[in-house]
Formats: sequence, structure tokens, C-alpha cells
Amino acid sequence: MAVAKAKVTAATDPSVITNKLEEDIALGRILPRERLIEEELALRFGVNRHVIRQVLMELETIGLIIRQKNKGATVRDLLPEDVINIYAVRELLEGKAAELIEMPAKPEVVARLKDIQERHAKAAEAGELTNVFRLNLLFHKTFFAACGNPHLADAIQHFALKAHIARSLTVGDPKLLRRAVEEHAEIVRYLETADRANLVRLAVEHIIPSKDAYLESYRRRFGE
Amino acid sequence: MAVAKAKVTAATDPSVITNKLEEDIALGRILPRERLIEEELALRFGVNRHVIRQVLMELETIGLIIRQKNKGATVRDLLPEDVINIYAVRELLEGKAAELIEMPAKPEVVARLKDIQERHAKAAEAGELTNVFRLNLLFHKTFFAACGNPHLADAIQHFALKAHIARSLTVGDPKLLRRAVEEHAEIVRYLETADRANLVRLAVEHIIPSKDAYLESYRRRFGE
DNA sequence: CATTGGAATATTGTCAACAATGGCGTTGAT
DNA sequence: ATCAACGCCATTGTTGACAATATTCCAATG
Repeated sequence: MAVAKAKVTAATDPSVITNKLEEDIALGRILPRERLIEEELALRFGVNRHVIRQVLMELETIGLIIRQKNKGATVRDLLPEDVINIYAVRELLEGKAAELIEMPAKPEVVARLKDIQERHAKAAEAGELTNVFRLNLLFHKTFFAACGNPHLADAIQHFALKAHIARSLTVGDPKLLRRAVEEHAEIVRYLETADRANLVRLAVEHIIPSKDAYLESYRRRFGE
Repeated sequence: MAVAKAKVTAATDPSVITNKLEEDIALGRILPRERLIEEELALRFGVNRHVIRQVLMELETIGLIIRQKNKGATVRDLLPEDVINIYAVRELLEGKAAELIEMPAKPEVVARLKDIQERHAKAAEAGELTNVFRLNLLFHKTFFAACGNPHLADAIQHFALKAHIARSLTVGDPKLLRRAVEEHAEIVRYLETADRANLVRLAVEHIIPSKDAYLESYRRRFGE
């Protein structure tokens, strides 16, 4: 594994480790086709291999890694086709959720989103990729939780995670980052003004640039 | 556990056990709030407790059971609210998939669906609930796999499983069963005649009766 | 008689040792 | 020099024993 800071930070809770590995994959610290070796991870996180196995199973059901019996786990390699299909579902789910969000939004929800948005913007400016990642995730989660259908919100979260592999190649692109930050602010504004039409439109359009960036990047690497 | 046939049938593969338990839950052999005890299951399936733990984790991520640390697993109790929310997502996903299915459908797909439909009808007539359950699942899976987006098909499968708890109360209702069988035949016909509009309509409407039946049953049990 | 404390039991969580498997390199033959 | 067979090493899979935690039941006390 090419992960630099292999500090032994005892993190007993499996879900904490899962999140950390999701982050590593999303930020491109672990790349597609790269192997994840149970014992290495156990050492790195200061837990028993047993815990890591559980984490790897979770990552597999999310779709971030692939496990083969007696062979081990590798980060999944998404083909353009996969990315297109995943984003098709995301657009469907997130568009629907935006339609369902109660308008005008509860003040506390708006306040929380504003707070997250501002911290996200700051992290983006400072180039703190880890925080950018976390706050972006939190923004989306908070936003879609407001749709009032927890099962829909879960599905959205699930597919956002799946897409992380695709985003790993283009995350950190300052241009995309700036645009995302701006659009988050715009979303909050639409919520406040109860502008449903624009909210739905932007909720769908907001994720497209990262899809296109991945497809573009793939083309550059492997040609047409 | 109220499961009668506690035969010790060695089923080494975790997914086989998972399917069996899904079936038990879907057919109401294990009811909501009922506990699933690891050692009992290990004994019943003739496997190590360790395997059962894995199965329970899978059932938890599907959403069929709830696990609490040091307390164990119970079949999830779906409130009407949950059922409504789950079905809202199902309608969204399945409607979209029906829109995407290539028309006219490949002959081999139609042939396979016809075969499944006929076996399903026979099982329904014979009152073989287990086979009805399996063939119904297989029909839906085969149908939605034809949408060309495997990620969408997976999500549909996922939510169909979630809904199984809700269906456990009304499965076996001969009237609902007859209707489902008929509608499957109808779906095949629409596929053959490339009747997109009706296909999409029926794909969405097809699942509504079981939702309504659950809500009705819930009202009967707990009042308004 | 209700209530609280605590032991006994039932159940799940964690671990370390061992078994099984697959990949890789070496050796030997042609 | 190339290729196949074999054995070794890295890695994952499986198991049983032990630890930690919750639940139940009973008894003692007010």
C-alpha cells in the first residue's frame, strides 16, 4: 500500500475504519486495482484482522472493493460504463429527493447547511482535501436527509459512496472544487427562497461535472 | 425461534443461508421483533457461529434485521411510514428501469421470463409458497436485469428485499397471488408487443397491492 | 408487597492458532 | 532458451476457546 502515514492509531470501531478507507479511496490514496491486505490494515489501524475482515465486507457491499475467495481484496476499477450507470441512478434519486424536500425548509436545517457550506468553502480555499471530502459528504447527507424519506436518503448516500472511486481521479481539481462550493451556496439560497424548480435542476446538475471529469480523464488515459 | 423444520442441513455457503433466512422472514416463519440467536442458527444450518455472524451482518445491511451490540439481532419491525417510504423508492426505481428496457426485448429474455412466469403460476396454483416466493423473486430479477443498468437493477433488488418484511403478513393471500400471476403474464405480453407505455404503468402499479395489503393489515391490527 | 441488589446464565464480541489456498520463483529436462 | 513441475511463501479462511456484556431470576430489605 502506498499510504504514507501508516501510524498505528487504535480505532476500535469498525465503522471508523470503514470511513477512513472510504476516504483513502475517494482521495486517491489507494488506487483502483490496488490490493488491500488484511494484516497490513490490521497493523495500521491497531486492530485484530478479524475487524478488518468485517470492514472489507462492508466495503464490498458498498461496491468500493472486490473480494475474491482466497485471493484477497482490490479496489474496484470502474469502467466508464459503470460510472455512467451509477450517475444515472444518482440523478434519478437525487432529483426525486429534491422534489420531496419540504419548502420552505426548516430554519435549523438551513442554518446547519450554511454552517457546513462555509466550513467546506474554507477547507477548499486552504486546500485541506481531507476536510473538503468530509464536509462535502456531510453537506449532501444533511441536505438529502431533509427529503423526509430516510430510505431514499440512504440509497442516495449509498450511491454517492459508490461514485467515490470515480471521483478519486479528479478530486483536488481547483476548478471543480470552486464550482462545487458555489453550487452548495446556491442550493442553500434556493432552499431559503423556496425555489423548487431551480433546486431540483441544480440538485441534478450539481453532480454532473465530476462524472464528466472522470470520463474525460479516462479518455485521456486510454484513448477513445 | 418458531421455525418448525430445524433440520441440520449443512449449507457451507453463507449466501445460501442468507437466502434461506430471507425466505423465512418473507414467508412469515420468523416474525418482526423475533430474535435471531447465533448459536441456534449455527446448529440449525450445521455451520460455525462465525458464518452465522456474517449472514446476520448481510441481513442487517439489507435492512431485514437490526443488530445491537451485545444484545443480538431481531427481525426489523416496519412501521407503515417505512413501508410507504420504501415503496416510494421502489416505484421510482422500477418505473425508471421499465423506461430503460430495450424494446423490442431480446427473444431469449422473453423466453426466460415466460418460462419463469409459467412455473410461478403452477406453484401458485399448487399453493407451494416457497416456490412461489422464489419464482416471483426470480421473475423480477430477470425482468429488471434487462434494463441494461446493472447498478439500477441491484438497487431494485435491494429494495425488493427490504420490502419482504412487509409482504410476510399478506403473502399467501390467494387473491393477491392470482393478480400477481396475471400481471406477470401481462408484462411479458407488453414486452413482446413493445408496448412501452403500458409496461411502465404496470411495472409501477404491480407492486402497489402488496403495499396496500400491508397498510390495511396494520390498520386492522393496531387501529387508525 | 414492591423494589433493589446481586449472582447465575445466556448471548454476543474478541482473539490467536491452525488449515487451506493461490501465486511465485526455482529447478530440471528437452 | 523455454517450459513444465514442484515446493515454498504470502495471504486468506476456519475454528474453538476465552472475555465482555446483557438479561433473568431470586432473595433480602424496606
